[in-house]
Amino acid sequence: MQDSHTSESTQKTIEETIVSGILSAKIRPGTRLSENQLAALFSVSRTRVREAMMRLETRGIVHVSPRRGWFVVEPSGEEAIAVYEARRVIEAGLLRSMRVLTDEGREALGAHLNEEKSAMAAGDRQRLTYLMGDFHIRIAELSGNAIIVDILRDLTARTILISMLYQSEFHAAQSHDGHCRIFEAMQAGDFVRAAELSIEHLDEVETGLDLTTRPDPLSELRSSLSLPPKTVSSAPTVRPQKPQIQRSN
Amino acid sequence: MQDSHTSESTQKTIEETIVSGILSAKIRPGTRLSENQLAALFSVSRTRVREAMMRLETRGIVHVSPRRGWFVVEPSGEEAIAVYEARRVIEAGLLRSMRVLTDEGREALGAHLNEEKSAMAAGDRQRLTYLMGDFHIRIAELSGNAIIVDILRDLTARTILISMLYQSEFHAAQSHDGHCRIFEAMQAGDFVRAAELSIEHLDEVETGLDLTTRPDPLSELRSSLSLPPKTVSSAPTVRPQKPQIQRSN
DNA sequence: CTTTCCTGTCTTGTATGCAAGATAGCCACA
DNA sequence: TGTGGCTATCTTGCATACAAGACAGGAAAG
Repeated sequence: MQDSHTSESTQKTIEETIVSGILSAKIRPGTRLSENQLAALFSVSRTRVREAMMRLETRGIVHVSPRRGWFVVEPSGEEAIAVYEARRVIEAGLLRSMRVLTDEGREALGAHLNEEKSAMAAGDRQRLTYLMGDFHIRIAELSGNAIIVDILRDLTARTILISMLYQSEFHAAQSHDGHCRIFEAMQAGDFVRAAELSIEHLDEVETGLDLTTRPDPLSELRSSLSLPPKTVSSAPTVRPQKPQIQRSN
Repeated sequence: MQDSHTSESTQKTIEETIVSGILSAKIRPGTRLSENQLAALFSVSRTRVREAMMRLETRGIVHVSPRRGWFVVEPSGEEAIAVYEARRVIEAGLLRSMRVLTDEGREALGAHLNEEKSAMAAGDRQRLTYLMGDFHIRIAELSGNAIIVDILRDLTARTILISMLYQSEFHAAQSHDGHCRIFEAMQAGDFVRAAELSIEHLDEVETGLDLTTRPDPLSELRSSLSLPPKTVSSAPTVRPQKPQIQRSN
C-alpha cells in the first residue's frame, strides 16, 4: 500500500474508509452519509466527521446539500464525460512520459493481471471492479509520482461511481484484454503505443456507458417542459434525491 | 474568472483568498496562517477557518504542524520535481488531446500574451508572476474541462511557491517566449508540437531552479551528521520552522 | 557562563450546544 | 379524493468552551 500522505491516525480513517468503500464498489452513488451515524460508527464527534467530509468534498467524492445531508456524488452525464476525458489526458500523458519498465514494475503489473484473471474466473464482481480500477493506479505508482497517484485514485473512485450509475453490463473480459495490451506495449518499451492503447481502452469503457439514463430521473420531463438542462457544477438546486434506504439515527 | 465550483459565498472566500494570494505571489511559502488571525480577519469563528484549512491541505497548499500551526507549504526539492513532472504529464497530455483552437481561444490567449508583454515592460513583477502561471490555466480552460482546470490551478500555485523558494533570478522574457511559441504551434493547429514545446518550457523553468538551497537550512548539517535525509510527506518531525515575523493575536 | 527546569502563554484538537432550514406526516377542510 | 397548512423532528451550520501539546523566557543551580 503506497502512502503519499500517511500520518494522522484516526482522522484519515473515515476518509480512507469511504474512499476504499467506493473503490471496491461497496458504496453506491447517492448514498447518504449522515454525520451522526458516521460519528457513532467511528466513535468520534461530528466535528471530525465534518472535517473528513470537507476533505472528501474537495476531492470530488462527496457532496453536501445544505441542511439536508451529505451524499456520495452522483456524477451527471457531463461530469462523467469530463472524468473520462481527464483520465485520458493524464494517463496517456503519464505513459508517454515513461522511459523504462523496471523489473519490479513488470512483476507488479503481471501479478495484478493474474489477479484480474482469477477474479474473473471466480466471478467475484466487487473484487473485479476494484481490480479494474486499481490497474490504472498501479501504473501511476510506477511513475513514483505521488501527486499523480493521488489524482488518479480520486478520478478512479469517480469512475467507479459513474459505472455504477450508467453501466448496463460489465464487460470485464474486454477491460482485462485492454489492460493486457497496455502491459504488452509497456513490456515492449513502446510507451507511445501504450498511451494510445490507454486512450482506446478508456474510450471503450466510456462507450459502454448509457449516459441517457439514471441520475436525473426528471430529465425527460424537464426537457419536455424545456427547462434549463440542469445545473452542472453549481450547488443547491433541489436535485430530487432518489429515495434512500437508510433512515438516520 | 472561470468558476467550476462557484456557490457557497462566505466559505470559499477564505480558501480562494489564500490561493489567489499565492497565485499572485503575495503570500510566501512558510507563511504562518493563524486560525485566530484569519477568524478575526474574516469575522468568522475558528470553525470555518479550520474547514478552509482542511480543504487547502487536501489541495496541497497548506500544511499543519500539530499544535504549532498552519503554514503555507514549503515544497522540498523532491516535491518540486514531482510538481513539475505532474505538470508536464498533464499539460502535454492536454495539448495532445486538443483538436482545434477556437476563435475565442485564440483571442483569449493572444490577449493574455499581450498582458504578459505589457507587464514585462512595466516591470511589474508580482503581476508578471501571476500572468506567467495563469497562461497555463488559460490553456486548460480552453479544454472546457473543469477537473483539469482545478488540478492545474493547484499545481500552478505550488509552482509559484516553489519558484519563490528556489528561483534565483526571474527569466520572464524566456518564459514569455516559451508561451509565445506554444501559442504559435496551437495557432498552426500543431498540437503535438505544442505539447513538446510545453514540456521543453517546463523543463527550462525547472532547470532555472536551484534545488540545493533554501527550504531545509539544516540539510548540510544533517547530511554531514549522516542523519536520515528528511521526512518527505510524513508529518510531525520537528522541522525547525524558520522564525516568523507574525506574532499571533 | 552554562545548563536545567519550571511556568505562563501561545497554538491547535475536539466535543458540545444551540440555531435554523428541510421534510414528512397528520389533520382539517373543501 | 384531494389539497393546504401546521408541527414535530430530522438534518447540517456555526460558535464556543475546554483540553492539551509546544515553546519561550527566566530563575535557580552548578
